[in-house]
Amino acid sequence: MLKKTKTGQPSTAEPVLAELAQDYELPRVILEQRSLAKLKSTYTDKLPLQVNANTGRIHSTFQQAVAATGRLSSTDPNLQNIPIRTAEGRRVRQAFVSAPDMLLLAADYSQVELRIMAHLSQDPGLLKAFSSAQDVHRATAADVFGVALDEVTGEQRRSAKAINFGLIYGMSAFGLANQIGVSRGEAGETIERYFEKYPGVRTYMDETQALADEKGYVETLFGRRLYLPDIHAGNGMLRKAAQRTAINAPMQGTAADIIKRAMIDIQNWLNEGSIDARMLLQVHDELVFEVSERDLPLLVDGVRFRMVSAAALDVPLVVDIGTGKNWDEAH
DNA sequence: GAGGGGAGCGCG
DNA sequence: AAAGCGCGCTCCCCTC
Repeated sequence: MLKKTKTGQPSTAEPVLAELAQDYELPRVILEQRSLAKLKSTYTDKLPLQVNANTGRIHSTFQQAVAATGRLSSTDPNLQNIPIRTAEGRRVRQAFVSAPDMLLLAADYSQVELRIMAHLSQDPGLLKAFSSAQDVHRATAADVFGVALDEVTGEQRRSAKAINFGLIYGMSAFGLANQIGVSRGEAGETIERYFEKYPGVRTYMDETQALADEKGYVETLFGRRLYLPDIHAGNGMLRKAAQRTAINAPMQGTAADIIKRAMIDIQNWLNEGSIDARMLLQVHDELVFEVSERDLPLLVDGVRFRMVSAAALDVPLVVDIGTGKNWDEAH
């Protein structure tokens, strides 16, 4: 079946061509050309032109009042979408390097939105999955498919991961089926088993919807609101989109609140002046620093402590830290 | 030549 | 008919 865009043209979007590429040469070549053209036009050609003549560095601008959920956004250039997922793309990331005798440090929150869902829903099974497992997707798979942690197959883990992410976004059985390549019926059954295992999550979703319906807004753990004017729309498509936003915004927004609190705490600490380090970037669940080799151990400990202490949830906050001479190495 | 919208795609 | 949240940038086409 030929996929169409909303204006009626046949879609040549990446997922459509990726499927066609399994059987045909041409879509494969088109996708390869597109991805390389994207890297060249957006990053390789442009970033060198943005280097400031005085500092020799690229200076992005962070917008604080743009994203509806309370995230920051980055422009001129956007440094929150530097490639990382492919080997070719990572070569762009490798071009971001520290000064001589300095290192880059990247500190990432691990699964922060899912941890927030566990806290907000207070579901006992999900809380336990986080307190007991290194790998929450594996733990979810063991629960949903009724097997031991070390018996989880790769496919079961992939399915569980798709569910965990899908829930955060308000995904339907149809969306999950597309994502993991099973029938809509099978996807529906998998979701059903999930909610049997984690009933508190379903209750939380239902209560969030009801609250959005009643008050016309949802809010983060810290009380910042997102109003949803379309929550009562007559147009079902608009209404359903608003309902998905109602599900997602408290989790994405709470994550944004938490990292902002951490950033303020860390900057106040750095301002004391005892550590040779600077906070350079924020990428939603990640902070990037430049630090002298001498002060690296101090920065690792201080950043991790302040990030995990930025909110007291009923699951631990976990931060992964990497370092290197370039931004790719630091991951 | 400027500005807007659609399509597509980079990231979390 | 659509079906998964939040962004910003490039290319292309169109209008003024």
